[in-house]
Amino acid sequence: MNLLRADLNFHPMTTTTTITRFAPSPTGHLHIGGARTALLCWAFAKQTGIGGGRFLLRIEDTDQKRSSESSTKGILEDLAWLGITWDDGPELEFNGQTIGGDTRSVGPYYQAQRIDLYNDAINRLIEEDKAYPAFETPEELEAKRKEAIAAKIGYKYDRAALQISKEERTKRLAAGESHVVRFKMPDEPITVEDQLLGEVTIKPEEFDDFIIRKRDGFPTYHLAVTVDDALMGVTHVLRGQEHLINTPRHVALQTALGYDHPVYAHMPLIFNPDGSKMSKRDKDKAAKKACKDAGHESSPIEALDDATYTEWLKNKTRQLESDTLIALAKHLNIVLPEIDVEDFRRAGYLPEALTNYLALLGWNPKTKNEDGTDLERFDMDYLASHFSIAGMGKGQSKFDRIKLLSFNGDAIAALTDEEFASRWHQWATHYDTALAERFSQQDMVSLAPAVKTRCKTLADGRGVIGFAFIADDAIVYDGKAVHKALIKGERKGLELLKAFRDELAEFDDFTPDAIEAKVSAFAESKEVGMGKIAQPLRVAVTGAGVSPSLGQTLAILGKDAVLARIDGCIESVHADSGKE
RNA sequence: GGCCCCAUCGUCUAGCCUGGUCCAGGACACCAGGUUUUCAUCCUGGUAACGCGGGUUCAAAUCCCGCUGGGGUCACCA
Repeated sequence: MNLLRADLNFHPMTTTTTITRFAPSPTGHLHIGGARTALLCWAFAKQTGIGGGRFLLRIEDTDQKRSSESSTKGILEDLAWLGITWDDGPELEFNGQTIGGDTRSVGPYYQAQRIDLYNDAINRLIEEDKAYPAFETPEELEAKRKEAIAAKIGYKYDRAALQISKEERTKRLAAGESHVVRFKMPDEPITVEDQLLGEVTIKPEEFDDFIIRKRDGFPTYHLAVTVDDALMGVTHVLRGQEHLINTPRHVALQTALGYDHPVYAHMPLIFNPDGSKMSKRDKDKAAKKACKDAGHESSPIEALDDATYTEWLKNKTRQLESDTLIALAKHLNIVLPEIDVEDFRRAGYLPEALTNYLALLGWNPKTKNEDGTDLERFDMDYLASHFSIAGMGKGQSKFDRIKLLSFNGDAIAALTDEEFASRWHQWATHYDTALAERFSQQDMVSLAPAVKTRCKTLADGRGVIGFAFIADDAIVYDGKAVHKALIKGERKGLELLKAFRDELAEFDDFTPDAIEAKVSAFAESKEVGMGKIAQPLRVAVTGAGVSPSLGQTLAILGKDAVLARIDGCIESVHADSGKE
């Protein structure tokens, strides 16, 4: 009964299901901005009443030169990884689950496979005198455009093709002369009723007769998107504000073709903290700067030859391949700015933290927590049931990685040890094979308590337990820490360490709790504070005064390594004293 | 440059529609203190904003206008 009432409240007038769509062009990785658009489209569809609407995924591959199958695959996987699943669209097997499909029979979902549908629409427009062929070459148009710019007037297509007589046009078409098809843009203002920005009216002089079919026979974006949205039953279009100026074109096309108009909402864009666009070039720039700062005259990695390297360093616009940049970053031990979803995956972000942050960047639930603070942390279910356009901001925003890092650190800390180990190991299998080989998933369960609160990303995890990767005889001792813990105060620390080493040799229960208890008992027996023995031990086995809790640190290393390291440390202190 | 969109702490934002409860609330960051064998976590406290100028009004962060600033767009890319 309640369900029925709620449903009626949400849909007082209509029985139509809300259908939103995300329509990327497969010309590269999934950009973080695209992921945000997809997320909000998904959320909008899901929150619409009981049972939710549908979220559709369509691949806009009408640019034959730039589209690739591998890009499509990457985009699909990145979306699935984020938990943004589509109801209609290309099928994808992900973690044993099938996403997508064509249950409504409105596919195919690749525009390159829908050329006939576009041509039907284009031919109809031509027959109805709403579109016409034009024969100018791109070069001719470019020349006219330059003239217009030189004269400081806005360029508009001059409709020269409309001056051609019907006979001549028929003749040239019959002769197979290559041409484009242009849409006769109506000579009246067009108002877009944007759900976020309100009414936006654009005057007719801002538009010209834009091309709807290219010379290569493929439709342009404007035509394809209009036809597909109508045929696929899309009811709501949420997209970036860069499309606002395109919308009147689409509205005009919809009218000309007799389609319904979807509801529009254009959302603000996101930028880097310095206000620049988040572009993949940022990664190249960061790597270039790091190489220069490090003073590398020649290529520091094998995968890159010296000639290319020096040319790249000199040439500001020259960019390296993604894989090469990653290798460089690894070698230089720097983190490249994350731009694509794939970058965030590699950097060890959790999808739930990323989607939470992304949703909050531009949308606000406007809800208080019980303690009076604003609700900021929520999951995909919450988003799906509470998202609304009314909660969206109109202003552009800057992507703050520090805040994202905080979200991610909290998300990691909230994981159970088992869940953390599973995620961490899976991540390591992809992005840090040495780590995955050194520690099994089971090992990682016991590592979890030490690592979870000390890392903001899964990639950070390695740093926390870095001491375990060093050979027992290759530890670099931090002079200051050694002095403070072992030598200062008449070598009391060193003596305690020696005494404890002997006790430890007889001790076999190398679990964190047992070790803690052992150290504590030892401190008591010697009538000193915990720190008096803990710090010398810590320095001896890790080389530094900072590490996870002592029990965890020793347990990770194991008895043999701990004894070997203590011996090594004592020896090195003696050797140093000899020099003095 | 034309056209279009936008404007609250360093950053993301709440408040703005329906003026007074706002000497503007929260989060992240930052600073100080506490807990802890170190670090991290955690806890407590603090610094910090209505871009500017005009109106309207008893009263403006909230309404109107102008300016400034930021952004988008002007392809046979999408």
